[in-house]
Amino acid sequence: MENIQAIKPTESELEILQILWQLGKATVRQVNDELSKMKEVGYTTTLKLLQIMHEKNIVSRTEEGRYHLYQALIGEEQTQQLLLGKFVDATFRGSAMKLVMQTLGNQDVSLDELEEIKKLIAEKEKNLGV
Amino acid sequence: MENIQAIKPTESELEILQILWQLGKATVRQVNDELSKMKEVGYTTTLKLLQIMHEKNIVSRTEEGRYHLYQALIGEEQTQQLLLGKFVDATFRGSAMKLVMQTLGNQDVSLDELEEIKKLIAEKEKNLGV
DNA sequence: ATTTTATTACGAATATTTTCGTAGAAAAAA
DNA sequence: TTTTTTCTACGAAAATATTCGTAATAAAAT
Repeated sequence: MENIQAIKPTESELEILQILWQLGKATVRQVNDELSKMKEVGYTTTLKLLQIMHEKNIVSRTEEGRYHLYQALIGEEQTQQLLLGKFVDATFRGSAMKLVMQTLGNQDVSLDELEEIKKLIAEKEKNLGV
Repeated sequence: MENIQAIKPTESELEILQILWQLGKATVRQVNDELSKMKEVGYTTTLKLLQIMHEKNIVSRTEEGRYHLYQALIGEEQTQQLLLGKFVDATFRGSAMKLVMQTLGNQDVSLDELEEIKKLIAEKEKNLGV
């Protein structure tokens, strides 16, 4: 049985998760360097956040000599799914459809991407038995 | 020129906005009654939030005899658009496509809705010149 | 060997958001 | 008229999230 994290990461935690999902295992220094590309942030701030996330069991920590290596314990898609559900509820009163329409209507989506979406829809329709 | 609210409403503020978007003008009492259907919340808590939102210019307030009537000053779609953009950035690293795929893949969407999406895609493709 | 640098731990200051208690005024009820 | 109820204003407590300073320690550099 897998350990589903039902708790919602905070914004700062999510930023760090994004980095960890890309780097895999990483030291505080590495995470902080990445974070610094986006915003001004002190080293100990990043350290503290990783420590908190470790306490919350959002990331694992292994000692590698002098360093600590942190790694995300919750999956990217799983987390996106969780946040997506909450976002749809809070912002679109639960209507996933409304969200998709708004996204397609206003955000940038390329032709290739539209093709992919069409494929996915065809797939869904087949399953729904059209 | 319209007054675009670039500030992001907090979660509680969004809950109240949802209610105001549905009710139009409403008293604190009405908002609080609606809110109470979803969660335990004290009257003065709702009042305070509306006052804060009024200060922030998120809602308007008109005195109607003894009561105050509050009304959303920012549009529902405009706000959804704003939050959607931030959400896509934070959760899907800016990929609106990824968000749409995940939504279609996992959330409940009916056949009729899929048809609507197909129409919207066809529309988009025409505009992109296919 | 000594100094400088880099690391973790941790408490605490700040900032933000949410909740509520109390007071005062006005209206409604008794 | 008096009491009770229903408002708003407002300060401040509580809860949550973010940031950072300082200390201790270990490694690296000189």
